[in-house]
Amino acid sequence: MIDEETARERVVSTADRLFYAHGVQAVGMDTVRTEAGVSLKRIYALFPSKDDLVLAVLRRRTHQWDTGVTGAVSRAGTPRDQVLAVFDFLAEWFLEDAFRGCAFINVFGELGGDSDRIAAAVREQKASFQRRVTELVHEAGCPGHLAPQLVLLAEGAQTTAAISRDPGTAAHARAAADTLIRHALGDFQGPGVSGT
Amino acid sequence: MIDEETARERVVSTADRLFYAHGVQAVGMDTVRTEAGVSLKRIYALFPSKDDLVLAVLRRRTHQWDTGVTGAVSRAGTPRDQVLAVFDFLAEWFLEDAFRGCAFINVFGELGGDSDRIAAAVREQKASFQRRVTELVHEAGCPGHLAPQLVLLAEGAQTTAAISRDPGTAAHARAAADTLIRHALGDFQGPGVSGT
DNA sequence: TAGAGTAGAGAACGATGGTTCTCTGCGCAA
DNA sequence: TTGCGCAGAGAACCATCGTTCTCTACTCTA
Repeated sequence: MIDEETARERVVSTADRLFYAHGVQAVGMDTVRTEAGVSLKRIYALFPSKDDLVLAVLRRRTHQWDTGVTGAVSRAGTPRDQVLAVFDFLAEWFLEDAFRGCAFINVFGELGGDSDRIAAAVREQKASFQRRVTELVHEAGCPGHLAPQLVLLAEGAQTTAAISRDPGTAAHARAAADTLIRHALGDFQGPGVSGT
Repeated sequence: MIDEETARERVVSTADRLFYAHGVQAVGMDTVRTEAGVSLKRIYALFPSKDDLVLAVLRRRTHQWDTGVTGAVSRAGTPRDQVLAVFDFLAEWFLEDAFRGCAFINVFGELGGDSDRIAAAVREQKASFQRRVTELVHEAGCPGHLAPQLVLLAEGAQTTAAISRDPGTAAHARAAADTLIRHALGDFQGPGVSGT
């Protein structure tokens, strides 16, 4: 018999893939069971209800998101590039075949109206991301009001890239972010001037 | 017996309200029937399937959105204010009790992965909005690359306002848009200078 | 080897989904 | 008045949902 942690990971990653691709309600627990290769009995021992499984999927996504952002930021040089690295991270993501927008936004739209737990989980992830951007913005010496503006660009890029299927969306977001950062830094010389 | 157009409008507006509040799959046709006061037989005579009803709802939303944007733009003065009027329109919308994000994004997340017709309808609405913004941007004398950037702000504002429940989100979007417009116009004097 | 405990496969269950059908009753032409 | 046709209400239908239960079979201990 497979290890409990292995079973858990298999169920959550399978559910993530299926829920993300088709929506939560379009995927039955039976399909999760078949594709994960873990019996329903076991699944329900690990997650008392489908809602709990959805929450576990969101937790996993939150962790992956945080890891991805951290990695992209750590690969960047100057504090300003670190802010822009968020958009580079998005650009890479948008190129993936399975990309279908922000899972949190999708789940919120589908279930957030009726499930307070899920709405709260989504809200917390978005708030956490905004805090992260606020930190990066401060480290780059930019005024705080820049952070929520950059967050809007990132959120808009995710939904627009998903719907339009245009991976160039990330470049628009990055360019807009760059403009806003320059402006916030008081660098009014316009594009073309190196900021380093 | 009630007029056919009246019945149709009752069904579509009821479905819109219910689908928007709870998600499409969470609302049964029986509920639509009860709340609209139109028999199932009649509903299925008007819309061959639930998918067709969803598409009718999206068409109605598209029309309402276009009307709302047109109204806000026509109330604005200068071409630059007309561009910003889009964000004023959003600000008003975000204040509504029933506001729960962009219905197109929500439906796309829930059903777009499996229904090509619905995905196409959402894509067309977003493309249409981008064309509209592109026109406004050109009339304001701004370079074309500004339009997709402003669209990202508008999209991001809708999802962020829905999830965070912070109506001030619109102000952030508007401020960012204002900065981007000033920058695009080559007005590098920073905020505080009247641009009329 | 015998027995206890447990995991897996999937049948079963009640609810609910989208969709269709039946039945009742009303309006209207001749 | 009589018969026809259509609208409405909601029962019926079949599939599928989330969830639970049963039964089989295997593993590990003494």
